Amino acid sequence: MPRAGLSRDAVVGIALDLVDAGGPRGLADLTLAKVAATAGVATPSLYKHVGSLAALRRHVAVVTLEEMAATSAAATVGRSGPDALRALAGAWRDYAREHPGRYAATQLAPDPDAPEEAEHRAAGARVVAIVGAVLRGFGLPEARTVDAVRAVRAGIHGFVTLELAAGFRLPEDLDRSFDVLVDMLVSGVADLGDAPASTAREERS
Amino acid sequence: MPRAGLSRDAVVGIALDLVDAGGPRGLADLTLAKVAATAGVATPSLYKHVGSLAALRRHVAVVTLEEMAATSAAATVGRSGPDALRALAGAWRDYAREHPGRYAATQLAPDPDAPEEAEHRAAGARVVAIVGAVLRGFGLPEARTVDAVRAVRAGIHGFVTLELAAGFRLPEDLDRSFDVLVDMLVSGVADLGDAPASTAREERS
DNA sequence: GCCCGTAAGCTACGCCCATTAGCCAGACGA
DNA sequence: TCGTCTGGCTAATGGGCGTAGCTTACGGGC
Repeated sequence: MPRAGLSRDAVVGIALDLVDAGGPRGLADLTLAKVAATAGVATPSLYKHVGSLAALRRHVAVVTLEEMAATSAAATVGRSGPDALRALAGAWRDYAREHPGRYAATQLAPDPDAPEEAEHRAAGARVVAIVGAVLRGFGLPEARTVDAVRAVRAGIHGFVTLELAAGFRLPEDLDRSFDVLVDMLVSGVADLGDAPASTAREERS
Repeated sequence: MPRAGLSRDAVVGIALDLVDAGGPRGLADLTLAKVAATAGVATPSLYKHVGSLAALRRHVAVVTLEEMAATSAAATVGRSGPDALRALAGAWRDYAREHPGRYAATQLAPDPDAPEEAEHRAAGARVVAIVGAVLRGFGLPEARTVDAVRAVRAGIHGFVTLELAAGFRLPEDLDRSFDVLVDMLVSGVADLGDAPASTAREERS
């Protein structure tokens, strides 16, 4: 009979903690039963605050995307060009390593059509916009910016994903490998501004 | 009372079909109940052929990794250097687009210690070895090969993952973006062989 | 051609989870 | 003070994995 004083934000907060505690599989292992247990409440009570497990996951995703946007912005403020891109890449990877579960939530793809996922899409777009802003500092032709954003996202995301999944089995220094990748992206993006050919090709003077 | 004539391979085959039919979420949505239904058998009967759902997923992963290794080898035979790397990247992406579910299975990370996953680890290592072989054609110092392999895997995997997850929302030409990324990787790897500095940095003559 | 062991099915069960329906009591505005 | 809204609850359904233990088809040896 006493009230638990829940709210949608409280429920999402508990879910975030569980996702964090669960490592990279935290989001997949997230369960309404666990949320209810840590909230000290029966499972069906959660439906008063959250539409479904899927909806809860989406809310978690929105929060994590907002965090990503915030840390990305913080890392790149006052920087530009290669400096900004390196800082962005580092911030991204740091976030993923500190919060593997949250990072996984970040990758939950919103349905492009579902109206109830508009907030989710917007949060994702905000992160992508930051990448775009950083890359604009390279002075690329507008038509090339999309390609550059995609390459950067793909490179960093791919590395982080493989790192979190323990996909790199050799003990070799991961930090150095990440630097190498980021260097590739930096000079690749820079080249994109210089090479006017229809498809950039490797050119060594 | 009539026998269904199942076998481990038959069960895995059905699972592969279901994974293929389920799109990128096919592996996650794979369920023993569905396998049993399409086999025309009661669910518990599957345990005569497969240890568990997780084990079935691993078997699926092994098959897909073997397919990846085979197509990678086929795509790169008779090529070397940038030519081989481009072919490898293309083959990888094609496989992911033709078989999104199987590609997802490819990314299932084996436990580094569990002895029953040795086959899984070996299959993964075979794919990585092909990447290594391709990159050795660039004449990199041995110490740098690991970094290059990681960068290439990260870049391609990241792109493909984002593409499958519909993570690229703009309608811009994905093929061109992929080419741009591959070009970055090709010239980045080539530069890695030329730059002897402790950490490669972007150099424009 | 019988006989028996193995192995491939089965049913029944236990447990966990999501979700729905419908009840009940506490909090708060009128 | 009364009534309503709301955030809890219990009960129940349906689906999934996995285990136990039974039964029966198949194939090899005599």
